[in-house]
Amino acid sequence: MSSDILKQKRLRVTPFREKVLSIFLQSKHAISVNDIEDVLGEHDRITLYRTIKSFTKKGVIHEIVMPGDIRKLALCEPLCDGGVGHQEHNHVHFKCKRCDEVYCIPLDNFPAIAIKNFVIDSVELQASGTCDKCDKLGV
Amino acid sequence: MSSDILKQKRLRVTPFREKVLSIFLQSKHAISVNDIEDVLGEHDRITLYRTIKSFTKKGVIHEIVMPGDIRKLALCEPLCDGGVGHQEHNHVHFKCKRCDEVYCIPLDNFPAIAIKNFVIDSVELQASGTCDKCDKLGV
DNA sequence: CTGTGTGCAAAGGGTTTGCAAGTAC
DNA sequence: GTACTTGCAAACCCTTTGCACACAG
Repeated sequence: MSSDILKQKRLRVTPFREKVLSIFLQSKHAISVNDIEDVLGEHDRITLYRTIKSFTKKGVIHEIVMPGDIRKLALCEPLCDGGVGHQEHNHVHFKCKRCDEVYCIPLDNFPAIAIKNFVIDSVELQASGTCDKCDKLGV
Repeated sequence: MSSDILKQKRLRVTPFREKVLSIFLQSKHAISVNDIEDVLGEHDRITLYRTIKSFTKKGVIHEIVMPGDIRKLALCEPLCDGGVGHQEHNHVHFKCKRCDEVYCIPLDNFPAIAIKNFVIDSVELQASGTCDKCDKLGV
């Protein structure tokens, strides 16, 4: 239930926020601002930007950036407490080169990295290749 | 020598390009468009954007994007042949949380990743933490 | 000489800010 | 009732496009 999530993250429950959150809940992959706008139909863009910012700050969603001007948004894990760079939840951001979709994929054996002279707090993995769907289609 | 690099990458050698390239050669870490502009002093921004685009296309430099509107540029390996997402050279992009600098760090034991139902072509690693300099300063 | 790079002016597009009215709690 | 959210207008800033001139090869 979208209103429960908002309450849990200490965000006021409004019709607009519930609508935006439900779009995230229904999506199997990361989505762009444009994707959201398409689903919303008639709406105020400024409010949408502010909603996204609130969601990001409170850890409802996280931002995914990839080379090639790719900027997507995806739900966080329920326990996430927000903040920039907080999406280091031991999951991989996978971008399919064929359909251009971005998926958040949990990874059990998250690799441990060590670099000389650098103290590492968190690691993020970005992969690209072909997703199941496109691979089967043989596009 | 910057003109040699340009020739090798099949780019025409012009004073502006040599100047921009020398800025990259002198930097120990990834730099932003703004960083370049500060060093350049009086210049035409449009030409700079086009120069960056040419450099990126020909594999002289690569783009690094990270959450939080971080967009930096850094030199490629000499053998790089360019293209979007071509920066997967088994190196890590490390961002220091204190000084906000981004470093490209080669990694010998680049972790191998496998995901069920996804064919992985390339993997990019982004890490954040504290760099040597900031750690020693104890900031 | 020919194709590429440069510099200026102008436009484009996504995102942010300010403020008044509306709404959640 | 109070603080937060919304919606509109306008501004902002980075980046791109078009075109004429200059220059590298």
